[in-house]
Amino acid sequence: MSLSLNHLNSRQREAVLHTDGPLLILAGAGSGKTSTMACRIAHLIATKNIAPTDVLGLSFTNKAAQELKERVGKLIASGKGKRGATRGLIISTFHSLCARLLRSHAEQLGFQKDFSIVDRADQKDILRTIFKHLNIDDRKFDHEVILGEIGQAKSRFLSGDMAQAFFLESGRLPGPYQIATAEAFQKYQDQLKVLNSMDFDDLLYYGVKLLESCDDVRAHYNARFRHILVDEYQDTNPSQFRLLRLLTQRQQNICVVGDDDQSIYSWRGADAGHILEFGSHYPGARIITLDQNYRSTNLILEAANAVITNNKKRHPKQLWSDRGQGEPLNEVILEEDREEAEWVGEEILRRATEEHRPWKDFAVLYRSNPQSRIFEEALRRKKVPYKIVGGMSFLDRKEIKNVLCLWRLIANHHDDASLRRIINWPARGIGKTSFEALNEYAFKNSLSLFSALTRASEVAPRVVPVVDTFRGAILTLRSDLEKLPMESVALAQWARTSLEVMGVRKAIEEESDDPIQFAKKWENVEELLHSIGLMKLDDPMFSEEGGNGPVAVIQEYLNRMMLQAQEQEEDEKDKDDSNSNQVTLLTLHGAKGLEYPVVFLVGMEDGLLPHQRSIDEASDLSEERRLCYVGITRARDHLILTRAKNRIRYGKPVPRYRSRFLNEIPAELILLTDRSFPDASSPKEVVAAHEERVKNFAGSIRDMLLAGRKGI
DNA sequence: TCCCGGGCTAATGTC
DNA sequence: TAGCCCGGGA
Repeated sequence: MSLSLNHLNSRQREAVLHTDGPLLILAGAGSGKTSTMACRIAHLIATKNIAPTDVLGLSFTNKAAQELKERVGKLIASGKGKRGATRGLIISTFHSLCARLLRSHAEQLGFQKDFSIVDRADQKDILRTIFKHLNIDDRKFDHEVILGEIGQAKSRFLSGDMAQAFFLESGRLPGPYQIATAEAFQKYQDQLKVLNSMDFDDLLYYGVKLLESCDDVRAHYNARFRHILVDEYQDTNPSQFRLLRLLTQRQQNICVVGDDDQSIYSWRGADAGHILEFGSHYPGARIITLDQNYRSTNLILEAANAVITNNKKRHPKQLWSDRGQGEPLNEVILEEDREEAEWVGEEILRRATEEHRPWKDFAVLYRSNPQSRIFEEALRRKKVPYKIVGGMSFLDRKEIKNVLCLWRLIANHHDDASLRRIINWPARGIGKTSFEALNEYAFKNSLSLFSALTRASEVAPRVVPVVDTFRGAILTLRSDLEKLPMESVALAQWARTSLEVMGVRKAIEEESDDPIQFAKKWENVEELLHSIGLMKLDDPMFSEEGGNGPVAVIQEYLNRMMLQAQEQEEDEKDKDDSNSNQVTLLTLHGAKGLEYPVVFLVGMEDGLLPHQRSIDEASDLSEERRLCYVGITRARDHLILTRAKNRIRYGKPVPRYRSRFLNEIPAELILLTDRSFPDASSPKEVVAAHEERVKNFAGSIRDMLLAGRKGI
């Protein structure tokens, strides 16, 4: 059975059919990159009879990985008429892949296989402990900056003197930061090891280390992954590059797809050099350029092209489309941020009704996460179903985080970050003083907190009984878990019991102000319990050598939660479709690789896009511009750019100005509506509005005023 | 140890 | 505005 390639253009088809040897696809935004990749994978499996387990697809976000996997599933299902033909196909993020490799080989690196993955908040906890012991006043430092720096060093594979030199490099950071980071770095790494934990950068770092140091492991995966595809290659950092080199040692069937205009992760160490020098890294590589855009109308593309040409360092390319001119872009000015959200909500309702669009046609894109909040509120008020991608809002809730920490501690007793969160949740009378004493003792003796609990009699005799009870309960839950049969019901029941035993209900009651709030929080916890019951226990990865069945299931569950990867049930796709008929709210970074018929690009103001920090630091604005470009090119049919004249910050309105990137779009592409003067009868205001428009904009003033009066 | 209230600070992005 | 930390009092 072969797959139909009729819907592809000649270059795309070439990319699909070129299955042997290295291939670089330079794919402009919306050039059918995902369908080409999906088709390539489907072609390998359905036509060339490559086993799904031999193919590896890598991307940066869960959203993109999921999308690709879905597309492949659909192609194969339609071609072969049978479901499940993609079983064993791995399409994941770099981090998930590494977590998976490490889970089975952790011992080779001096970790236990039940290691925890720590998130940003946990990293900060650990850093705080270290600073305390180094007698560094940690309030003088932004932990975000220091952790960012440590992450950079790790993704560049630096350690020891090299890392020190990197931190102390002049100019990049203020002196005190350089010193603090240099001092903390090794201690931070050592501490993670004591805690049997890895941060996100470690997953890549140790993943590479594993493949470099263990010949048999490397040989195994080299033999297994006979075809590797990488999405958004322009965003790979040195660890990811190194990982790919290791995985393609034996064969060179690597296909990378990327676009230098969409490189938006240089702040976290991505190196566009990887895509530029692909030909020299993989001699004989074929290069195919895709520049026909299938997504957007030409007015949208013109706007995108106009913005991105302002970047100096790039491969010139003009996107074109045969989809016709389309409608002009809309720019809508609102008085305040709240009204911006309100208007967007109403506009979505209006278009959904008048244009008969499903909710999933709409996306609201913003530069930074906190912007999502008012849109969330506005949509909720209007009863428009929505989902927030990324934002971590669910996992960030205290009750959710703590419940996960409870399970993390059961899975890995040395996970201090987790223990710290739940030891006195609910209040057990283990206060600051006792805890600090234990903490001190643990750190001095290179012990985890959990190990230190057995020595409570030496440092905090008063709390010995409670500590013993706590420790006993955790140990009992662990051994109960180990004895569990491999059945979802048993696992779900165990999870529920664990909450009862640890008094989680009481803890949540204590911190709820009223029964309604409590009910909401408990509902979130129920959702966790539900999701744990959905784990597929027949997955071969749970029965592999280690054989600690139910424990492995919990670990994998925690893995997924920490890496934000949702389980995608293949057979539930249709059901899921109706489920996901929702308006999508997400950051520009999160939107990379996705498309929507109607896109609202909100907060188009200097200080938001481009972000204030990139303006202040006088760094070049090209990455912000690429971000804007990514945003514009997400839109298929309608692009609505909104901005507020004032934004409430810390309770006070702050005036805002039109984004400089909007000024780069030719005026004739934009239809302007000023909603900040609903009653434009006062001559003074009309003049003021008029003047602002003239200042911002060289286009036809009369047209704009008319548009402003009429509304859209 | 826990609770309360005042004061301080705050928000770039992802896994 | 809201969430967090700190200090004082019970």
